[in-house]
Order: sequence, then C-alpha cells, then structure tokens
Amino acid sequence: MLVIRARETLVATSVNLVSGHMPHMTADAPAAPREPLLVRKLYRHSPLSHRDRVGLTRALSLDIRSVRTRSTLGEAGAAPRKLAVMLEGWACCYRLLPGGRRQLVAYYLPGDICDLHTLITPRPDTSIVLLAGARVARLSREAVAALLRNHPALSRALWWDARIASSIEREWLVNLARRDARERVAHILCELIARAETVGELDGDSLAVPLMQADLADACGLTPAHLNRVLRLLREQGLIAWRDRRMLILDRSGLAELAYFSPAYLGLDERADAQTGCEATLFSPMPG
Amino acid sequence: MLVIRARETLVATSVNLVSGHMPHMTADAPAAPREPLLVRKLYRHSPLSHRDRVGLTRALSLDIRSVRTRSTLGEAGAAPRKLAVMLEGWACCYRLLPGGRRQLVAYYLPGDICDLHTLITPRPDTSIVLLAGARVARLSREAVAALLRNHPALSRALWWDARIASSIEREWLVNLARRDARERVAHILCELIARAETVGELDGDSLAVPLMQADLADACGLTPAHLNRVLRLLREQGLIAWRDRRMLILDRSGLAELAYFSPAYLGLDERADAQTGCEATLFSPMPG
DNA sequence: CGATGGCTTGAATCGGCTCAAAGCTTGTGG
DNA sequence: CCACAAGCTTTGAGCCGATTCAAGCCATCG
Repeated sequence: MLVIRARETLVATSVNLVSGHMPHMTADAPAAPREPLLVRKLYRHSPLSHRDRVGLTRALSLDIRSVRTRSTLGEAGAAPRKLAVMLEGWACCYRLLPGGRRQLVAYYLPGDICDLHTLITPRPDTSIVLLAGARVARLSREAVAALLRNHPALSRALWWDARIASSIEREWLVNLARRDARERVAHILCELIARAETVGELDGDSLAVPLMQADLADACGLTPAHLNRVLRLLREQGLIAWRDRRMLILDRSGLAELAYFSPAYLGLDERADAQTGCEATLFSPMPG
Repeated sequence: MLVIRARETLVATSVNLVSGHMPHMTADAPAAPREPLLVRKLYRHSPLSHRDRVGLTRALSLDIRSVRTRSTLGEAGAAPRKLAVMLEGWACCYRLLPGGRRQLVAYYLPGDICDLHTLITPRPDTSIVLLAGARVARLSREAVAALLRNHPALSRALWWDARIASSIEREWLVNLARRDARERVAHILCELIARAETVGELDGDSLAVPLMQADLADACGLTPAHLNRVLRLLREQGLIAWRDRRMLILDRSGLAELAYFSPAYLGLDERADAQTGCEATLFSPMPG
C-alpha cells in the first residue's frame, strides 16, 4: 500500500526539512544577507560549499522583480526566456490548445525554478503566469553560465532539481490519465500541501491558496463546473474546508488515502550524496 | 494554427535528419565500428568531438544484451538501475496504480536512453519492459561517471536529451488531459511515426508497430475496448490501416490535422549550439 | 486439433461535460 | 455609505463520451 497512514508521517518530514535539522548545515555558515529558499533547498539535497551558496545568493539578488498578480513571466512562442526563480508567491506554467483549451503543467512555489529546461529551449510552447503578487529573481543565460563555471557543484544540484521537477510532472501525467476526478483533485491538493509545508507556507492546518477554481480545474484536466462539484464533495466528506482564501485541512491523512498520495516523488527527504554511491561524481563537472 | 499543412513538411524533416545532410558531420569522422543511434542522435544536436563519439560508442559496446519480448529492464521499487540505451526494438516505461490501473509514461525507440533520471533516483516507481525482441546497451553509474569525466561535452548532450524526453512527457500530459480519445490516439501515432522516421524505421508509408492494443490504450489513458473502437474510426476515416503487425499510414497529414500535431516538441531539427548564443558553455563542465 | 491470447463488438451504465442561470464577493464610483 | 458592475462561485438539467462486462471472433502455436 502506498498510502500514508497518519498525519505524523508528514509532520515529521516537515520538522526535518523546515525547522532546522539539516544534516550538513552546521554552524559554519551563517549565510549571506538572506538565503533565498532555492539556495536552501538545493543545499538541503545536494552538497554545496559556503562559497557556492553565497555565489548563487548574489546572482539571485541582481535582478529581482515584484510583479503583480496575473502578469506573465514568459509567453508561448517567444524567444527563450531568462530563468525565473520564485522568491515569494505562486506561479503556474500552462499550454494553450486550439479551441480555447488550457492545461497547466506545473505550479511553482517559493524556492522553485520556473521550468529550468526553458533556458535551452529555442521556442517554448508554454506560458508562465503569476498567481499572486510575487517576487521573482531572474537570471540571464550568461549569469547561469557564469555561475556554473565558477561553481561546478551547482551542476549536480540543478540536475537534482530538474529530476524532481520531472518527477512531479510524471506524477501529474499518471494522475490525469488514470485517476477519477475526486482522486485527482485530492492528489493535487496533497501535493500542494506537502510542497507548501516545506517552504513554511503551511500555517497549522490551513494554507493560503492563491488559485481561482479555474486554475485548479485546468491543472486537474476538469471543467471549472465539475471541479466545483468535486470540491463540494471533499468538503462534505469533512476532508477540507475554505475560509477567506485559505484552505483548511481537516483530515490530511484521509485526503492522502483518497488520492493514494505518497510524497516520495517530491524528493523531500533525499540527500544527493547519501542515496547513491557514485552520484557524487556523476554529473560533477570537474574531474576527480 | 498549430496544424501541419501537408505531408511535405514532415518528409522534408526526415530527409534532413535521416538521409544525411548533418551540418557538422563532414567527412572527417568515419566513426567507430558502428556508431549506435544514440551517438548519432546526440552528435546531430550537440557538438561532440570524434574522440567523444568513439568514447561513448566504446562504452555502449561493453554490456550489450539481446533481450526477449516482455522481459523487464527494471522494476518499480527496486534499487537504482543501470542506464539502458536502446539499440534495437522498442520498450516502454509505466507506472502501476492500485486497482490494477497501468499508465505508460514513455515509449523508447532505438537511440533512446531509457529514463536518464532513473540513474540518480533512489527508488524508481516505474518499470521498464521491452516490447519487441530488442538489443540494449547498459551502462553502470561508474561507467557514466567515467564518461562524463573523460568527455565533458557529453554533459551538455545529455542535458539536451533530457530536455527532449521531458518535453515529450509534457506533450503526453497535455494530450491526456485535454484531448478526446480520437485526437489522443492520433497524436500518439503521429509522434511514433515521426520518431520512428528519424531512426529509419519507417518503410515508405508503413511502420512495424510491436505494440499490443493494450499497450497503446495504456499510453492513451483509455480502456483497450475503447482504443479498439477509436482505431476502427481512424481506419474508417481512411487515415490508417493495418496489415500483419504493420501500420499503413494512408493520410499522414490528415492524421496530424486531426491531432493538432506539431512535431516541434521532438526537437528533431534543433542544433544545440545554433539556437542559443551562450548555450555552448551553459552546462559545459569545464571552465572556459 | 484444441487451447490460448489478443482482437472486435454490443448493451447498459456512469462520470464528466455543456450550457445556462442564479448567488456571492470585491472593487469602484457616485 | 450605498449602488452597481464585473468576475468568480455554485447549482441544475440534459447530453455525450468513455467505461464495464460479457460474449464471440480470429490468429497462432503446441
């Protein structure tokens, strides 16, 4: 059974990830002015020296934009974009199809890189839009190239990040193809809860969700009307509730059980060097 | 409109990719004993020296297995796998869900790497199975690490390959979520045709498809019964036909039009260094 | 020759869609 | 401070596409 049994499992995860005990983050590194969430995330999963972290932090501080809700970070069909990194707020990435159909392919939360592959894509066919007033750091390709040159360890960290992003997209694929509406919605909600938790956005049992129902529907491959009915079901089953723009998580394990949600694919507790013997050198650019 | 207008478009592509005119593949490199399709594909899209190609070719020749149909290349939940590279035959990668549901997430054709990310995944949740008697080259993690150490240019080539694989999976996601059964099936068929063409598996207007209908159904997120009905529709519309185990492509542009198929996401005519100025050094491991 | 496994088809059912109208909020201007 | 508008949410009725389950068909192989 892939089902998580009880709330404690996830809470334990969160304690480990959010509130401190990072295995190799000892007192030696008080870090730069304020380490962006991305830096902390990468460091948590992949070995980076203090110098690497400072370098990345600096690079991320050069071009920061506070952007308003519903503004765009990149249009389909345009030239290759700068790389965007979420500092605050949520965003999503979507494809438009003929007939006005829209499908989200990813949500981006603070600390996420917006579609790393976009950097080497000649003409992206996706658009990225901000879902709530957000702050974003942007990196030009030149900046990324320089970073990788000066901080080879970042290459492996980015491979790790790309793998997790890819793994999430694969989960969505399976979710869309083989689960019914209720499972689908519950699954996405579980994922958002877990991801929000690791970046400290979960406030007790409630979460500010800056999505319209249409945004959720387009992620779940449903019509807004049907998504609304599904949400009502989940409400009536006592799994969730809504107040203001917040989702109240009444029965997290029930939600996970309904969706067959298992957070392994999010890679929350992975350590890049611990898991596999040779990986440490795998995509490391420098010989040795 | 994303629709391709006429057959000529695709045929032109194929001439460029298959039968020779590779921009930087001049007479200087007669290549090793027999360059595997993977090497040719990477070289076509990403600059590799003669030495790089020979090195990769050698590495791919060390552990070759001829495996019989329906045998497995890796089970879900097992330890991280060796990296498998398709030499001949087709394979697929799938997820199993509770209730006996199965969903394919990728087809692998000759020249494809089977789930590159699997190499750094602690416990893959997917299984890979061969669809037709196939030959596969396997690389241990150590072998990959050594390759990357000795041939830094491979790192960029693999980034490219991972991006395309990821782009295909994204297309599947959208396909499953937002197209109806007919479009979905037509789309996957178009993709298989295009990919088979670039590796020389397309014989005029027919293609040997080593799939059972259940394999197609599980890729399209349909039941075998309904997939069967959809195939009949496509047959009745004069788009395709079947003889022996071969698909006859009667109206390729009609099929593409029905599916809104645009092959851009396959990256067939991309050149890694041509498209974007700085990419040449982007993920290149060596300084400079 | 029968057995097996995949293909094909039918009838009934159900989940999710479409379209439309009615509630709610939120923000804006009088 | 109220009134109105715009946009999001909620709900209903009817429909359609895909599923389920079952049976019959057709190749292939022992």
